Amino acid sequence: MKLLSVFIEHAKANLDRPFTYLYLGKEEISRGCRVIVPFNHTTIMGFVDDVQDSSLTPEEVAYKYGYKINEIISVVDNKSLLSEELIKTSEEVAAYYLAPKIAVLKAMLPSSLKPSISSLRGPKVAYDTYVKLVNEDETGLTPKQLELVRFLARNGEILKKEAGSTSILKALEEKGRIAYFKKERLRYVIPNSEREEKPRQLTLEQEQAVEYIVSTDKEVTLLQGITGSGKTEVYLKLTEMMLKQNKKTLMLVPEISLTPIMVEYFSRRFGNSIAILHSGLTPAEKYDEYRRIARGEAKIVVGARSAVFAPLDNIGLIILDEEHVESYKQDQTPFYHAREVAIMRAKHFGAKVVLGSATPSLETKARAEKGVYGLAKLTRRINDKPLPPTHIIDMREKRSIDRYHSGIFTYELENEIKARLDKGEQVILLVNRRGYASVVCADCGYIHVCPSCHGNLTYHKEDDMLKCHHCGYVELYPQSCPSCGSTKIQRIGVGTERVMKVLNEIFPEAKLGRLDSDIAKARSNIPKVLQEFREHKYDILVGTQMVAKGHDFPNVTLAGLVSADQGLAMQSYRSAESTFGLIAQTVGRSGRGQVNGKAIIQTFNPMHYAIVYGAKQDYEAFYHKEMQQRKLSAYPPFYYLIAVHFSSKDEERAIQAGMEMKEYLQSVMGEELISLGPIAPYYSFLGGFHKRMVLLKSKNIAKLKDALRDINAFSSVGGVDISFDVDPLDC
DNA sequence: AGGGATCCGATG
DNA sequence: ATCGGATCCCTT
Repeated sequence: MKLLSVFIEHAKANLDRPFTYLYLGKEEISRGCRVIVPFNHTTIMGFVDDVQDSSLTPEEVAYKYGYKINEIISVVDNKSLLSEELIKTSEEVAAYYLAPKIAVLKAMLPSSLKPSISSLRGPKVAYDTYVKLVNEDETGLTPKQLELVRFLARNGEILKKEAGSTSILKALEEKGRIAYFKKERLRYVIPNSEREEKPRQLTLEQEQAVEYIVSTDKEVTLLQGITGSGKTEVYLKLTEMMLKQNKKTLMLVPEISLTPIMVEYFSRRFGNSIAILHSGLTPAEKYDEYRRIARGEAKIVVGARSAVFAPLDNIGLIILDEEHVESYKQDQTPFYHAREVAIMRAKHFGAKVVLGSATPSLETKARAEKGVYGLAKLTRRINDKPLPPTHIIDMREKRSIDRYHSGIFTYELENEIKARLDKGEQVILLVNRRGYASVVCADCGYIHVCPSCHGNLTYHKEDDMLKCHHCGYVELYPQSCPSCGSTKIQRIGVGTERVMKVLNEIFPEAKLGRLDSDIAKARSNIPKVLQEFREHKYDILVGTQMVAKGHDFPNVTLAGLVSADQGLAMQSYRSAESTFGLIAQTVGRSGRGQVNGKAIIQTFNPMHYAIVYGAKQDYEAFYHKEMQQRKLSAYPPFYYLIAVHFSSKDEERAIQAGMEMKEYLQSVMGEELISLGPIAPYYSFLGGFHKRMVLLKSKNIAKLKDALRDINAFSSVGGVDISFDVDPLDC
């Protein structure tokens, strides 16, 4: 007979401890296997943490424990899903991020292997269900249904899972407006690109960077290289050196859409010993890739955030490309950052970590400056092309604004666009917001807000609706103000749709393309639009930040940021940093080909240091200035932050729970703690739950975490869910 | 007293 | 997270 220590599937702090079960069966079982167990009158999944042989009878065990121990119902896996190293990683992540162990395990494993009872439905068949419109009649529909009908009318067939809520689909199907059909799933296959005959010759700087990284005794190195300086070539060289030592490489990119291009670089150099791992794969693909890596068949893994948990053994090198990008941080429990997990795993193997960026996060740069990390720099662009000159245009200067066209553009930007169009060159315009504009009542100033989450609504012209960008609420464009009844509704602010409309008025002959998350809702549109732009089917591409990332369009000679101010207005300690980064990226999109480029930044804050240094591409100056600001305002990297989220159906309780925790922590930490709140976050009411947040700042992070682990000491208010965001980025 | 809604505590 | 028993409240 065996005694099992089991973590059960509910990720709740008060259940985050092993429960003991009996196992009387004969099958193999070990730490890391999943089991089905009875739990409080239900049947759920558990994850075995420990197995102990026992010579006692069940009766003797019950006597010893003082209560009856239940027997498990069945064994799901008879081999551990995770290596000892990954189990250790899960424990370290749970401890660092104050997260339930089971929540970390769920984040680590592909959906078909997750420790939750729903994972047993298993890998899905290789077919996708699509939806198409069969009747465009718009009468008798709810706003949500109408939104989908209009989306289908614009996009044709889309995947059912991209269409959103099943209840809306069901209603439309019953009304005979849509129909389903199945198509075989296209599996992503690594393109069989031609192998490179021999690796490229490294530049002297690249050579020195490689030499430094392999010879330094620092585990982590910041590879700070300006755009176009050839960081990828350094990654490839290091990987090659690892392969020679029979060690494996984990290559992380900030988002899924960047994996194919990185995979191509690696497969051209190293052939087919590459695996891909990210949440965009189908469950079956992900399962296959996961097992393939676990069997040791892949020497290189390329993927997004969750790939940091790839079941690779014998890792010699972990690379995070564009390490400053926020998407490396998971935005829900366990709130992990791939960079910190990478460092934990590297320690287990004695591996190297390389953090690549042109504009490193302040935290990383500060550690490199302090000597905690090593630092290697690439200061020259490969073809020695200068970065494009950048103009900041002061939008406060009324005379320079073209007010006949909604006041979105300055004459200078318009003239620059015209010059490119005349020469047959291309333009990228970045706009920070999708949709058309915000709407305000011209008479009483009423702002249309979302009834379900209290956020502001945005007007979307293409389906003539108001939408909430946060929770997905939609309503028909109002005929009159709900507050005063006025029919005069004013549109203020600038979204991608409005920029399109105004461009069309000014340059009626220009071909325009748009890429934002409305277009990208049908995922296949992303590569389509990018490809069409590359083929010069559009002269101007208007987009949100998603077009600023890493794409290479040689014919683009002008990049414009329509308004640099939106980011600065964000209520976040990182708003200057992200604005600087956005400008740097904008500038980097221009002049990548033969012809030199130019970048234009329109702003109402032309003197702000993030904008001034961003335009000059002076990262070091920005870094020093921003470090002073962070020091003054007690933010990272000078203080550690933990954001504590309270969620309750009862607003009062969420506030009370926050107050109670705050008082308790102040009594424990005294002077060592600064606490803010409980404050109502920007979206304070979501899905029927009221949210409050308390921000904790301290230099004594160990003491603070210890205090927070003792959750019973400060959570007497019932009906409140508490979660911790360690090292938050968005507050 | 009876039925439904809500709260609370325990889960091996 | 989820269940079941205890408690509360309103109607009869």
